[in-house]
Amino acid sequence: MDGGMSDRTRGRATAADVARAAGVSQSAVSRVFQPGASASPAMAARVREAADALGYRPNVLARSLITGRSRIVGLVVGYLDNPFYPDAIERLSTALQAEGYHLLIFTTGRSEVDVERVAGELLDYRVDALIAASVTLSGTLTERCAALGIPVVLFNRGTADGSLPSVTSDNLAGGRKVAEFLVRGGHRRIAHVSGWQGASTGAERLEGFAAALKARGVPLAQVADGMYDRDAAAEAARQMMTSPAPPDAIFVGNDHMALAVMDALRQGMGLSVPDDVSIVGYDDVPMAAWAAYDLTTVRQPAGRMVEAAVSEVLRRIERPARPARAVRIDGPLVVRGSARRPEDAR
Amino acid sequence: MDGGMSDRTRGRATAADVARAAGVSQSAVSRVFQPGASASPAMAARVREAADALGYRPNVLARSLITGRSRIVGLVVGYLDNPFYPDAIERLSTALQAEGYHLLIFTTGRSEVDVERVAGELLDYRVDALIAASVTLSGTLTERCAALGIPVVLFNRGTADGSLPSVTSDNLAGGRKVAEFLVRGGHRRIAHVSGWQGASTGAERLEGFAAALKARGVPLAQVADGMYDRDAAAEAARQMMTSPAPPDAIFVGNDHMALAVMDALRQGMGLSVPDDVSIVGYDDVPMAAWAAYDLTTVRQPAGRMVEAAVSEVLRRIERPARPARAVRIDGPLVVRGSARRPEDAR
DNA sequence: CGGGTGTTTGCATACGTATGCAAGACCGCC
DNA sequence: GGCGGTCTTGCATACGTATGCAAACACCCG
Repeated sequence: MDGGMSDRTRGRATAADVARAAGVSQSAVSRVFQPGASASPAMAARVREAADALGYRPNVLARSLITGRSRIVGLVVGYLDNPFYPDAIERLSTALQAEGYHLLIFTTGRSEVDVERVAGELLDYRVDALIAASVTLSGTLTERCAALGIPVVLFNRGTADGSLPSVTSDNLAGGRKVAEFLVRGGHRRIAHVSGWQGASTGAERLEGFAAALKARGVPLAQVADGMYDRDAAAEAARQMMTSPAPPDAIFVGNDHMALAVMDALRQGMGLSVPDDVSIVGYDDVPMAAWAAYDLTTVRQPAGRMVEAAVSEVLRRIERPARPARAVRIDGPLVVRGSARRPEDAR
Repeated sequence: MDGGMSDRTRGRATAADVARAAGVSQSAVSRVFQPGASASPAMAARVREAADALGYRPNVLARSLITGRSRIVGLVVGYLDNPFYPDAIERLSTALQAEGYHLLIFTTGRSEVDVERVAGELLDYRVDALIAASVTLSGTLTERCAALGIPVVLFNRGTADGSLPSVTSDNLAGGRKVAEFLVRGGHRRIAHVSGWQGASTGAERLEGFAAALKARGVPLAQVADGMYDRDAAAEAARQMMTSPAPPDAIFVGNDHMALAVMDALRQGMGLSVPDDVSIVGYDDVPMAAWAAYDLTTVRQPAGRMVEAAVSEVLRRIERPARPARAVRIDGPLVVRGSARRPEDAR
């Protein structure tokens, strides 16, 4: 019942315990586990031996108290229904682990109250940095953290004024690629079910798409905001296809919505994709490659985006004052079967 | 450039700062922010005012040093390709946040080295508890943590010996439900592409399924281990359908694989579901309801599973010695269009 | 052998909070 | 007014680590 140790500390050896066992001072133990510090090989060996015997590992929390760094990165995330995120989060976590950091998750709804609460909690844990991967996240939170000196990196989301560092795919170029592909494929009544226009991704994809169509002299026949929501996107597509002049191609603002659109058109309206209408998405989530959909889409290279985000995070932890920059990573158009292809693309 | 404050502590008021501003002692400040402690209304008011003015919030890390509790729950997770997990993680995080805890993510591959590393990191952060949601996670890690007094709760995964608390759906009952449904639907050549047999979920679903078939006097025609992998499952189903006596129904060990099987059979082999073969899955992930699949499946009630897991975690943080118990949550068979229905089920 | 240089090590203190203890304040009651 | 009791509050210390400083030490060269 009562072994002399508190319930909470049971089994955890401290640096002092190791020091006693090895016959050195606590500082010596600390220095052995501190990469940059000076310690003679002889002492280091004795300390390590004692540490192994006792199962000692430095307490990260105590360390963070003195160093001022928690080695924790906050990940603020909204709804995970878009399958692009699970993959990205897994990669982010793995990449950060390799650098000795870990992700602490903060989920937030759409309300301002939530944002305030999350902001407070982030500060409570003294996160070293913050990755915002939620499109629904209000700018208030990121601004507050930035003001308090916590480095913020936006993932798959940009700012209008470029005041915060961000990592996105090149949404403008992506939109252009889709436009050019559809025009070259002979489509002339082209519509767009856009991503949420309150998010930079949605706005930029539309902007690039519309600009390239204009340059080619093809009108953008119809546009509707799909709000990154499956139901909203499906409904928008249905309305487009029942309009007097239905489109022969629809560019949908992300794959998550595009799959819903395909379902609605094929199962709900009996239309054929791509014979009746071509569909193109954005993201290249795993499901886009599945046989049931075989969706033509613009790839967001999750691996390279994560790489860029992690390196930006680490850099800003080192020197928080460095100027913000927006990293845009180019991704290819992945041609599959959901859209009619240009002649020259075989 | 040099405001007199260190880079790391900039902007963060401490309890001592608040105490000075309010003209009280640091202990008083601490007590005001400690629920159980005694403080006069008058002092509490003065302290809160000063705290608000300075933007003070208690440092969770420093607090954890003295209380021995970090209010961090480790989440060990393998591959997130199964879409059941993102939803569950989001719910877990939200539910824990409501209780003042947060999830720290640890990703692990399949190697033993990884497991050792992760075990160490978990201890480094002094997590209050550990939720293991990865099927691929070796038992070594959970045992080590349990031995060190860190409460472990298995999520969607059980132990053979019941030594650790776990929350799963009732996989035995689920398997039985599928068997009865298929038999009542008139199927007679019934096959199973199972979940990974190294995992309790995979083994139990098979066990319940096989037992119920036997009780009904229907043989289990073919079984293959799908390893919870899309490609392996698709290949197994293809082989079954090209065998001399192809099945008229396949129960697939989870939805993730079932969708792959449907793709392989329909797109790859030109078969019709459910006319040529009925398909039933397990989990009821969001995609199962999508029109392109319309998959009949057993629902794992993520909401109630998360609820149970969180309450079990909290309970075991309070009293780590309480006996382990396996919570099994029953979920309904969700009848959709991917399997022929019994007459009496309209 | 002395002095200078560079390394190793211990001592002391700091990080920000919680809490046992005892002193003080306050109250009610005989 | 005195006494016992409850509340409130400050003092001191503890949690586990990192690090500046100075003492101790080793080593090299003249």
